[in-house]
Amino acid sequence: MATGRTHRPATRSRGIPEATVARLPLYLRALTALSERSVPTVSSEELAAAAGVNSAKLRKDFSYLGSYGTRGVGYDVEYLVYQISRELGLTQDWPVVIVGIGNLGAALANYGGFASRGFRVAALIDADPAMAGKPVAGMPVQHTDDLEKIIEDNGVSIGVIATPAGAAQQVCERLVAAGVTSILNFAPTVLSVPDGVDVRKVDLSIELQILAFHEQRKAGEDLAADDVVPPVAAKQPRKGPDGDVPAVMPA
Amino acid sequence: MATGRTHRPATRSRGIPEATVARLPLYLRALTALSERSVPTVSSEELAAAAGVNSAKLRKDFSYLGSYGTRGVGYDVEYLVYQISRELGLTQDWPVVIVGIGNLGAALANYGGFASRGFRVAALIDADPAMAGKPVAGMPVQHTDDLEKIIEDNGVSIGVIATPAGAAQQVCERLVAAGVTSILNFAPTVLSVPDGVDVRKVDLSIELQILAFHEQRKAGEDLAADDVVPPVAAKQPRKGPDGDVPAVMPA
DNA sequence: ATATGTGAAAAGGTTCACAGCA
DNA sequence: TGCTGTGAACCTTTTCACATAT
Repeated sequence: MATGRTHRPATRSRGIPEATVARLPLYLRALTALSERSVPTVSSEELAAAAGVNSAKLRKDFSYLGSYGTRGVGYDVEYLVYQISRELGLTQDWPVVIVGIGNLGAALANYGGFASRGFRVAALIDADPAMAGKPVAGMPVQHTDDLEKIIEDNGVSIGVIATPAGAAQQVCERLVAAGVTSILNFAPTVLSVPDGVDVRKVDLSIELQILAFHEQRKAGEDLAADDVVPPVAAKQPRKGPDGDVPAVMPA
Repeated sequence: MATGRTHRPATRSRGIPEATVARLPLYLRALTALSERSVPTVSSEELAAAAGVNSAKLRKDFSYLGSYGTRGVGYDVEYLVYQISRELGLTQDWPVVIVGIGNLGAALANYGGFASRGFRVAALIDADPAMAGKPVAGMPVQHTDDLEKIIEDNGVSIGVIATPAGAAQQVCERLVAAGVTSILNFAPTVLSVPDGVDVRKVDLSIELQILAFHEQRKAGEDLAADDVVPPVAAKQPRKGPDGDVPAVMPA
């Protein structure tokens, strides 16, 4: 298979830092809103506020794209929308398949933001024969048997996995074998893929757990904030459990 | 309202780096799988592979929690499960409300991973009166009018927003006013919240756009990989559009 | 006068490589 | 001997502050 030869660190692309790439969609959304309100120009300060970042970061981000602003004035909204869209590859059409049409898959299929910005749902695929032919979001669900044909016929390079965790790796492998090189994974599993395939994951329970961590800290702070405990003692006592321990001990 | 006084950089908590916190759920999932297979101990190498990270990173992450391993042996699975659970605050029960019971909200309500790990769906809330009383995931949907009462009665501190973008900010404000201090936002909007409230967002279209960026790069590479263009010339020409430009120009 | 664009400093995160302990 | 735990080196990202352009 003709995978691109040149191996590059994948965390960095054409000089645009990954952290910047991850924020471009945010800027684009804010700019699109301004564009719809026919706002002609915007300052880094205003746009940053709308995107929820600080202005220095935004300016630095834009500096990687080029000098698209005007000193003393700001940025031309329409022009920036175009430049960011082009940079993100949204001036072309990306056919996408969604595999796994359960509750979540159906929700994704119905999600409007999909179609609007360069993405087109080319097919909905499910392993359940009872689903085949049923319309979801105005589209007939197709059976997994035809996955390879669907990918090839539609030139799909982006796949969305919304199956149960147990099926995800197998679906992933079939997608990749059929030519998909970018995967958005909603299943709570680590997918392993060959080099050259990008995977991004969206994981509800991970997000909740991160929130719980901070939530717990807030609660603990209220109780222990002004205690006599000095910062250093606040560190977890090493090797010794500081409360009841469940069952097993290290050794 | 009694918000914790001490303002800390929020990006760092009790000495555990944010990047580490974000990976703990991953380790926990891998460990839980091992635990279910009754594997007693695991090396950093094995566990790292299961979690999809490298072993040095994993060891460094664990070093922030304490010295929970045994040199020459590895980590005790059950013990680590407990320690990480405790660190993440999963040894306690977190009641959660989901606001916006459309396709996505229903999918979230039905998501099993919710209940399993410390989280409990306390209520489903929707603004549509026609939804009120309807059972979703074995639970009656309640009306937005009762939002404040539901939050208070159940001691909810974590809210999930799955409404349309237009409603999200308003829902957010009501949640926060009622006492919620952590929000998981699925609506494609930037939420503004007071200090002390954590927001995490899950945004399908942002993830897709990031994938499209890399996908575009892959395609471009195949065409231009061995071109005469030196790396420096591959940078975007500044100030000058390098192709057709849509309509407007900066100035 | 005003707001961009960017070097330089600071902070945060990852990887290396090996000392230290079982 | 084998694997953890961790300083030190390295890389990425953020922030600062100001020169530069309109």
